[in-house]
Amino acid sequence: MSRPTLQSLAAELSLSRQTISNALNRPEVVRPDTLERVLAAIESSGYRPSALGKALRSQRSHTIGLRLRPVVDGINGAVLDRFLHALTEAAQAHGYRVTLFTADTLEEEIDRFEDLYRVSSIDACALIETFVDDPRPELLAKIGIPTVAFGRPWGSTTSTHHWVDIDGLAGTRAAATWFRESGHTRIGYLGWPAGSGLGDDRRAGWRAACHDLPGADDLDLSFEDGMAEGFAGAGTLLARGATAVVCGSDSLAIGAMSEFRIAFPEAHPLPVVGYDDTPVAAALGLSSVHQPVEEAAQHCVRVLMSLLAGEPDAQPRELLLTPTLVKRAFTPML
Amino acid sequence: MSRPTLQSLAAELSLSRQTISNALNRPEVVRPDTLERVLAAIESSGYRPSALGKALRSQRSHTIGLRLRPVVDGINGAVLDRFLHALTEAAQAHGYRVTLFTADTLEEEIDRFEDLYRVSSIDACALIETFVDDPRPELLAKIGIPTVAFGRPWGSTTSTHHWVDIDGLAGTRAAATWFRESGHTRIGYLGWPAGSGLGDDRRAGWRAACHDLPGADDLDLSFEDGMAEGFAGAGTLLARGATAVVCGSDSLAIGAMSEFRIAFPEAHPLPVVGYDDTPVAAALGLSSVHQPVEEAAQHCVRVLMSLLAGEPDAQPRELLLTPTLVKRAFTPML
DNA sequence: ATGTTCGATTTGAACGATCAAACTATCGAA
DNA sequence: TTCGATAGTTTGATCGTTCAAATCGAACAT
Repeated sequence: MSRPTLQSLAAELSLSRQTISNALNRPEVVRPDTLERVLAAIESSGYRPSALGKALRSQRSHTIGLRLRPVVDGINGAVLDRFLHALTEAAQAHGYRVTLFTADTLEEEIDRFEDLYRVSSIDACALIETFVDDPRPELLAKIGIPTVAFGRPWGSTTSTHHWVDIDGLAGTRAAATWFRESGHTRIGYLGWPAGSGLGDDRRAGWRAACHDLPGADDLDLSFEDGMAEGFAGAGTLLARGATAVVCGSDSLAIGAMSEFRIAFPEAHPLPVVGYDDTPVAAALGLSSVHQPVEEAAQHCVRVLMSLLAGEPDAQPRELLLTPTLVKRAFTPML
Repeated sequence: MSRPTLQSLAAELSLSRQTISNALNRPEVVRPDTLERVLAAIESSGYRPSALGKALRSQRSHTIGLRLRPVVDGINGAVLDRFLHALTEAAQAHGYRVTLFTADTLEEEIDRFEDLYRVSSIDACALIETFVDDPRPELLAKIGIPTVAFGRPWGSTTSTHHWVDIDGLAGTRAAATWFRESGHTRIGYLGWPAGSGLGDDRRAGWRAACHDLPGADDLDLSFEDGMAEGFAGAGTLLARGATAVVCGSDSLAIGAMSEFRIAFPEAHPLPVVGYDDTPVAAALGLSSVHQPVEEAAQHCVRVLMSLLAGEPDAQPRELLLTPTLVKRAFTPML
């Protein structure tokens, strides 16, 4: 009644463990008629080789660890949601699984990673939400855990770990350029306060496209993330004569949108662009910068696979993907 | 250089594996001075018992499997996000981990669960998003996998599996009752079309509180989920004289909110209640029904632990938790 | 007839842990 | 002195797999 094993199958067929094992892993060394007999028995018994046995023998748990962040924001959380899904899917395609854990602090996260690794529960780990001078990649490297980060090393870190990121600068630059090409000359920016890496990068994209426009500096505003903040910021921008606005997040953009729609009721699409292309943005008809998160996740898995195969240079250490601008017709609703 | 094992530690101390093992698991059978010596060695070597070795021996992977749904909606997805986090945390407290997988179809989900279980990758599974006549609990029970569902068995199923759910009826009833007590007599309902279990339950709560009000039936509208739909629905309700509205989701409520705010600019809080208490609702100052998701997740883990301990009746087979109504002052923004 | 070679299969050992049983001193009682 | 009980420790077997080496039988060459 209990699940069949190599041993039990072997006994049933009057063969040895190894022959059964070979039938699955190296069929060419097994005599054809034996092979057929074995495969038939495997089929009918529903035998599946134990992942635990394999793991113990190979010292590979085929598992990638990931710290699940506490839920902060339902809007921007959607990107990490997509990443988690894509990572799971990509890992699955390589016979790997994603295991989650939670941690309250950074130290605890590292400890937990180390512990999971040391007890052979995970083979590798994925980092998300990297920040300025993030010490984690280096700490994990010191421990010796194969690691990949979704998010580049912001700040002055001179680390050499593997990472994938999405070129935020290119995204906001594309948005601002779109507005310029449409004839706008007063294009505002609404983003997070300086110092966040991610936010600075996005702001730099707008600046790259607009720095030569007269009075551009007056149209660069910083706010914490949130719809209310976007609403307020848009008000200021409109008062200063802005006719379009690029935002560092969809939250800000949604807020800005409701101000702009009053100022430019006829505009289609509305001269507001968000960032992340969240489902809410799509629902509201907000143009937004779409991040190729699935590609990023796939690359993360590729990197980890090559690290685990002992070929750290099989994949580029750094990969910067380009986002795309999704132009939407505003859905007149709010 | 490689990680220490019972064997290597034993050799180093001129003791046997078992004594090291006993020092950790049954310290009372080890002579005090030996114990001290062993613990010191464990400490200094940084030995951690291999989860793989333990798992193979005990035939327990200490892992709970969960299918990660494709991201559908950034707003309502937040509830499942919270659940995932809470489940991971609760499992962690019991020495268990949560492993994810993806599947495109229902059949694939079951197959994947079965496979993971058969290869000993998971000990148990958690189901989310149960639907009318959901066959999964029964199928998994037939396979013999310890299972708990977050979501009751909707429809005519007479299943006897373990589940936890949140009393949607109580939530919307509380919302509608709140309006009645505030003097409203024309309270509308905006929810999903009949047939979704979850949606029907929530609608029933409003009905329970309002069925005796004249003309209540005219104020009961069905829409697919979405902000635009909520906006449209609210328009109809206002035209029919509604002065307050209970919604089956925050998406609908956000849409409804922007209509109601024009009709009742002075109302504080705004006479709109959403469902799920998502971060967006909180940011907008939308009153909403808060689900005790963390408690639900904790109960899920408790159930699985008792199932794995062979005590299926240690926990109630069915648990219905009561949500709470969060009353918010509307943030005048949109 | 004897040794060589090769294909097919089996055996032993290992991965790292724990249960169960066996062993070895040490002590007290007969 | 001898036996039994007891505390402390060791050995063997097991969980399910795979690598490496050994074995077996048959075909072939000398």
